Amino acid sequence: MARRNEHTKGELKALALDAVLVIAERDGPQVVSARKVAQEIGYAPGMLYHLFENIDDLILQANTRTVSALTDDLVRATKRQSADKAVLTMALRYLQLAQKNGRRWQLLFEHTMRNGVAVPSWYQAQTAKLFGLVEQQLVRMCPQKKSVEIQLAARAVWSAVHGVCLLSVTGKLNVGGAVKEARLVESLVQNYLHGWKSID
Amino acid sequence: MARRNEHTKGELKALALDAVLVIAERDGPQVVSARKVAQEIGYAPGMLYHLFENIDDLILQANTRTVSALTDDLVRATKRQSADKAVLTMALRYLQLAQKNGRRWQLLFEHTMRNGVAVPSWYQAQTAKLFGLVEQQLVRMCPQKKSVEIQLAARAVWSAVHGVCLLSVTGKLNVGGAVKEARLVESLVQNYLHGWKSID
DNA sequence: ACCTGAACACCGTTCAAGT
DNA sequence: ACCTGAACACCGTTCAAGT
Repeated sequence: MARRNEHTKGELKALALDAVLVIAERDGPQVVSARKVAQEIGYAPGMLYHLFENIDDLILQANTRTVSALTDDLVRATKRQSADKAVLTMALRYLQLAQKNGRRWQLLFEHTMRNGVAVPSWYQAQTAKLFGLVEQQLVRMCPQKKSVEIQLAARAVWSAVHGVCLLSVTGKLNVGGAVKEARLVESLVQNYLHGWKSID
Repeated sequence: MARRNEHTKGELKALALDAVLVIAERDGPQVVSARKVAQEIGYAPGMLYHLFENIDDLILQANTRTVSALTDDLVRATKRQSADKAVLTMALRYLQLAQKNGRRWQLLFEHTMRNGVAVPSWYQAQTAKLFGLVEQQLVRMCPQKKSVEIQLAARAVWSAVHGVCLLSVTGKLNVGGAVKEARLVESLVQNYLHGWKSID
């Protein structure tokens, strides 16, 4: 068997990553597995282990696409906005994208490393970019604040928004009719920033 | 074979739930499985399906213990505190417990329903109690606010704190040295409430 | 009635062996 | 060099059959 050489290594990687997202969106994130991905692209399961370290690596690389698309979207959406408006826009768009492409974000939110291995640094770096976007706006908003305070506030506000998005997408936020997720995000961002700006 | 009758159904359930938490803490949350739990208590795997609907039911019931212990702790810890103080105390103790019993909370945070089934309502009710505790304090703090606003603020502040706890326990919050999780929680609660109280 | 253990349909991962 | 497919060690879940 073998020696098909229909695709380069890079093409195969791209095919596999596409397949991960297709399966997640079509059949649900729980269905994504090495065997299913291999089947989807018409290869043997073992082949994937020449391209990826393991199933976590494969899923993490697929999730990077999702985060990367979010980052690009946020940058585009906040062009020429005031700092205050930009932070709110980012938060709301995060929620919007998460709710719209629910299953793709479920794959991201619900994924956990097997054996409790730590998330690799290249992945952390990707998510750190998101913090960076928020920090940029907070600096514009309060140039006098110390760098440590900017970092803290960016992480606080983003963790908060992340909390709402995660609970929303994974269906754990028992919002009873009247309470809409978007209103939670608005309330969080606006009240937090209002309080934050008013101290020293 | 069978007919051991060493334990009542209730005792067996308790043994199984203990085993879930023991395995999670001793070997890591990823190691918890129906087969491992059965082995831990010296029974055949199939037996568990006479006590629990499926593996999700088993883990969810074990996680209920964790949430329940949290709820009790929060009630105790906030006796005779002012409303402002109480909300902060609850948030910080949530973080504290989550960080202290890391693996037990990982089991809670990292668990997702197989096949994407919805979380059962009895479990939602348990977590709703937590919102309730926050709501109680917010009512004390601002008796003039409408019930909808209380509910919204309670969910906002708790989702935010949850976001920090989750990112902390699952190791996804890349806090670079200077930024401590407790400071994030403090900043979130205090600034949010400060802003929230100042509107209408 | 209570529990077993074998069976079924899945996993992730490895690796000798084919082309 | 590239890829296979069988194998290994796991899963969750079911259910006829033993006591």
